[in-house]
This record gives sequence, C-alpha cells and structure tokens, in this order.
Amino acid sequence: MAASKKPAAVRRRRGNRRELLLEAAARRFLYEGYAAASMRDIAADAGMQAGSIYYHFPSKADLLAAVHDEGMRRISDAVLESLEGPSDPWQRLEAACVAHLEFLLEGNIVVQALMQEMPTGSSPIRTRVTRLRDDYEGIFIRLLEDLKLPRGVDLHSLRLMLLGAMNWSFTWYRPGAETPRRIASKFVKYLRVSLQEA
Amino acid sequence: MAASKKPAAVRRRRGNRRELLLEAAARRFLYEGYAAASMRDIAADAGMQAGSIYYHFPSKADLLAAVHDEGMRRISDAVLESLEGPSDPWQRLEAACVAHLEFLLEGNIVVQALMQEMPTGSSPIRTRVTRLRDDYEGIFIRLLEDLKLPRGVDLHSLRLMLLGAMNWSFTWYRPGAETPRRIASKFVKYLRVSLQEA
DNA sequence: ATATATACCTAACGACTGTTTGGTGAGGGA
DNA sequence: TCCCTCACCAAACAGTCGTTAGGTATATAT
Repeated sequence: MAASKKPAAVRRRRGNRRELLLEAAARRFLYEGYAAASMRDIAADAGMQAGSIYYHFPSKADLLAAVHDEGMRRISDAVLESLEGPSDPWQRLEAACVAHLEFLLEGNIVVQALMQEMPTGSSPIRTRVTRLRDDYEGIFIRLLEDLKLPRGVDLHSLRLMLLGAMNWSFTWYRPGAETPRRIASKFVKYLRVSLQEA
Repeated sequence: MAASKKPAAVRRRRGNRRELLLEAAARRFLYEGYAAASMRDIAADAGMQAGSIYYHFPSKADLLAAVHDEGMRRISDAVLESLEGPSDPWQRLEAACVAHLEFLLEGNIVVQALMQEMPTGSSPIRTRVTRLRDDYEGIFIRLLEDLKLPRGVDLHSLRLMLLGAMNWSFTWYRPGAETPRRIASKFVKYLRVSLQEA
C-alpha cells in the first residue's frame, strides 16, 4: 500500500532488468571503484531496491564477476570479428589493436569497468578473472607468431609491451583528441620497422 | 588506568611515527585499495589507535595525498639520480626507464601504492595528483627530445606508449622471473631501431 | 618544581555497509 | 477462476566506517 503509483507495463519479459543492473553496476564500479560503490546506489540506478539485487546475484562479489565475464565476452567478440577481414599479418595485428582500443576507450561501459578493478588479493574470483584475461591475450600471442619475426625477439615481452601501452591509455585518454584508431595505429607503427629489421 | 602496561622508551623523537603511518597506509592502499582500507587497520599496522592518525593527518583523503606526494618524490629523485652518469641520449633514456621500473616493481611500497589508486572523480586531490604526475613525466619528454628523432615522430604518443607499457607491467610482474632492468631494456630496444631509421 | 607542548589513548557519534527475511502484486497456465 | 512462480519491495540486522571529543603520560623548557 505504500507505493500507490503503478508505472506498470514497463517491465515485461522475465529477467530483463538483470542486464540493466549489470550496466549500472559497471558504471558505479568504473567511476567509484568496487569497494566504494554501494549496492543501494547500484540498485537505485537500475530503478530498484538494494535487496532486489539479490534476486539476480547472490552477492556483491558475484556481481563484479558477472560484469567481468560480460565485458570480456564483448571485447573478445569484437576483436575476433575484426580479424575476419584482413589477411596480411601486420594488418591483422593492427586491426585487432584498433578493435581493442576502440572498445576499451569508447565502447560499452561494461568493458571499461574491466580496467578499474584489479583485485590484488588471492580471492577465487581473482583466479578466474586472471584466467579469462590470459585467454583473451592469447589472441594477441597468435597474431604476433604469425608475423614471423626474426628469432631473438621475445614475443612474450612484446605482447606485454603492446597491450600494456594500450591498456594504460585508459588512464590518459580523453575523447575529442586523438581517436583510438589513430593511437593504436601509431603504437603498431612504432614497433613495426624495428622488429622487421632487427 | 585502563592500560597499565607501559612499553615506554620505544617512541622517542617527535613525529617519528608519522613515517611509519605513511608506510602502513601505503601498504593497505596498495593491497586493498583506498576505499577498502580502514583507518583502524592502518593504525593497527603502525601500532596505534585509529583516532591517533588524526593527530598527523586531518583526514583519510589527506593521508592518501601524503602517500602520493611522498611516492612521487622518491621515484623522481631516483630517476633524476640515474641520469647523472650517462651522456649518450639513448643510454640516458634507458637508465631512466630502468630506474623507473626498478622503483616501481621492487622499490618502496609507497611508490608502488601510486599505481593502485587512480581517483576517477574530479576531487581536488585528483587535480593535484595529476599535476604531480605530469611534472614527473616531463622528465621523459625531455629525454625523448634529446634523442633528436626524425620529425614525423610524435613524441607525445611515444612517451605515453613507453610509460604505459612500463606502468602496466605493475599488473603482471612477478619477482623471480625477468628483472625490472631487463624488462626496461627490452622495451627501449624494441623502439630504438624503428625510430632512428623511420 | 612547575608549566607546556607533544603524541598519543579511550570511547563514542551518526551514518552507512552488505545481506536477510517476509511479504506482495502481476502475469501466465490449468 | 484458481494457483503458482517470477520479480520485486520494505524493513530490519549486525557490523563497520571515518571522524571527534576529552583525557593522559611523557619529555622538554623554564
């Protein structure tokens, strides 16, 4: 009897608010950090009460895990799709880097939330998050192998350098300046001549 | 009358626990994040009560700011000192990168704490933190200028790429594998040939 | 010996935390 | 029409949070 207003007709199919909740959580995790984001604020953003979250997710940690899974799935799909066009190895690498950066810097908020929270403890969730990340970065290892670089080049370090430079751009990128596409192209270019001739 | 035990003779000069407090705060901020680290835990690590922190710092935010200032001061000093030896521009760049990475990955915990907290809001503390960081990165801009690279090379992007790759190593570095020195050398080497001949 | 400043401790404040419990209206199947 | 499940709400729980107020032992200065 408390809430006499019935907005109604807004919610229809079952479970459609779950995605909304995921998006709201991602936004809060991104802008405030996991610990500082409160379940009440997340719920309010999704238009519900704090307790209602627990119908969809068993705990706050599981909510973070779900955001992580979804973000990884989206960026993996985007990068794999970008590889369907080009066949030249260097073009393929550049395409993957462009897709990576575009999704990271301008893409969905769920993907961006991946960068903010790096659980430093040794929680079980961290273990799974690390494994997901390793799987994703395996894509880039394969792209680097296809380059047929001279031996002596450490592909392991090279992947860490390239992905590190791109991921860190998340901390300084501001929309309106250089586009993610141009940033990615430059990073690849700066490596290309060196490695081909070394 | 509550605490009848007098450890005594442990504390001597004035203000000597402040540094201990700073170190304890840095450790907690690093491993748990700013929001999750409690003043009570920090105080306990430093061997005091939560309320006693406020004798040294007016608030938790100021404590974080103090950690940031101190960390920046230490890594700046280390990098500037590393530049006193070599005179060849490329050697100077490599020396600076080695110093940067060694301090970041194996150095004092106060410096490492810098990497964990990237306040995303627009708080006044963030403004100052950003300025300190820009000052520090100015060192690298000057090192890159001294390389006399062919025009067409964007020094701005190049600095972001190099520092990004190094800073991100904080997320994957594990002691016992490759040393910070070797990692830094590789990153510089991967850029060197490319840019000199481009 | 007295005064004073330093560097704490103890205890409490109100606000906020993640989570649980019990209830409830709407929608679909029988 | 009845019933049942889905998707929520409202309220409370026990605990923790940053912060403050007031008190106190120690060391130094006078």
